Amino acid sequence: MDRIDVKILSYLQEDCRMPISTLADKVGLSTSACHRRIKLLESGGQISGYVARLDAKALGYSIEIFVEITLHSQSEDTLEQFEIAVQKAPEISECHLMAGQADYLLRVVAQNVADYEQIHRNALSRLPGVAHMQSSFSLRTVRPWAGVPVIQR
Amino acid sequence: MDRIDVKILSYLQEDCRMPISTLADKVGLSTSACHRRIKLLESGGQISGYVARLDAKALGYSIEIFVEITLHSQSEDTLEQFEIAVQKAPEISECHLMAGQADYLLRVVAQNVADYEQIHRNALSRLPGVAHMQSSFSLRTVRPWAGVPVIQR
DNA sequence: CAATAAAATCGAATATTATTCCAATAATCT
DNA sequence: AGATTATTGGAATAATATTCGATTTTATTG
Repeated sequence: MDRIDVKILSYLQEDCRMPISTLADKVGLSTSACHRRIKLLESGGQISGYVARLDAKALGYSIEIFVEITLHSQSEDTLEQFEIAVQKAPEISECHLMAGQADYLLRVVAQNVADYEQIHRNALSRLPGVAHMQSSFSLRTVRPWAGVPVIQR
Repeated sequence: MDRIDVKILSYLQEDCRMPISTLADKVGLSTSACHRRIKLLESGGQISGYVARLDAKALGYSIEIFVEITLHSQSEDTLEQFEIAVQKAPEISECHLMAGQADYLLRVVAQNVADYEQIHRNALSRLPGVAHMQSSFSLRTVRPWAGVPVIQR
C-alpha cells in the first residue's frame, strides 16, 4: 500500500467503470502495471467489491430515518434473536450494535412518512426484544457517504 | 420501471462488474435488450454511478463513530457556516441535517481510539457553531449498508 | 376486433476494454 | 557490487460492451 495504491483506491471509489488505461494515466503507470495492482488490491481484500450506486430519490425513497433501539435485556440470547430478525427485514438498510445509550442503531429508507409509519408498526416494532425506539429523521443529506477516507496521514 | 428493471438494479447494486450477458441471463433478456435498459436506468438517474466498495478494516480503519452535533443556534448563517466546514473535512464520512434532538448527525471512521481522539479534538470540535457533541461508537456492524431496498411493494 | 403505430427485443458485426505474457527495468538484500 | 526478487511496460490475445437493422411484442386507435 504505497501512494499509488491510495490513488487507485480513491479513484475507483468514485468511479469503478473508468477504463484501466484511463486510471493508469491518472496514477502514472502503464495499463498492465495498474491492472496488476488492482488485482492485488482485490485479492488482498482492500477492495471488497464493485457496486452500482442507486439514487434513492429517483427510486421513490424520499426519507431516511435513523432509529435508536433499546432492548429489554442485553443477554446474549436477546441480542442474537434481535440480530437474526434484522437480517431478515429488507426494510432495514443498515444496523450497528452500539456502545453507550442505545443498544442498536438502525437506518431505514422509506417512500414517505406513511410508508415509514407502516414500517415502524409492521417491521420495527415487531423485532424481538425491543423495549424502546427513537426515530430521528434526516431532513437533508449534507454530505452523502463518500466511502472510506483513503487519505495519507 | 417494471419487474425486470427492479431485478437489474438489485443485481447491479450487489455486483456491477458482472458481464451484461450474465445479467441478461439472470433477468431473462438478451444481452442487447439488457444493455439498453441499463443505459436507460443510467440516463434516467436511477443509477447514479458505479463505485468500488473498500473494506475499512483492511485499510486500517477499525472503528466507526456516529456523532450527534448540537449548534449554538439554528440561524441560517450558523447552519451554513457549519455545513461549509463539514464539506472541507475529509475525516467526516457522512453528514445529515436532522429533525429532533440534535441538529446534525455525523459519521466518522477512524484507525483507532487515539486516532478518533485526535479527529475529535482537531477536526470536529473546531467546526464552527458547535455547542455540544455526543459520540456513539459502533461495536460491530450487524448489517452493512446494502443499498436502497429495491423491493416490490 | 383488426389495423396501425410505437416500443422493445434479438442476433450478428464492430469497437472497446480487460487480461495475459515476456522482456526490460528498478528495487532489495547479502 | 552482484545476485535475487519484485515491478514495470508494451504487444498479443481474450473477453466484454456497444451498435445496428430486422423482427417480434405491446399498446393505440378507428
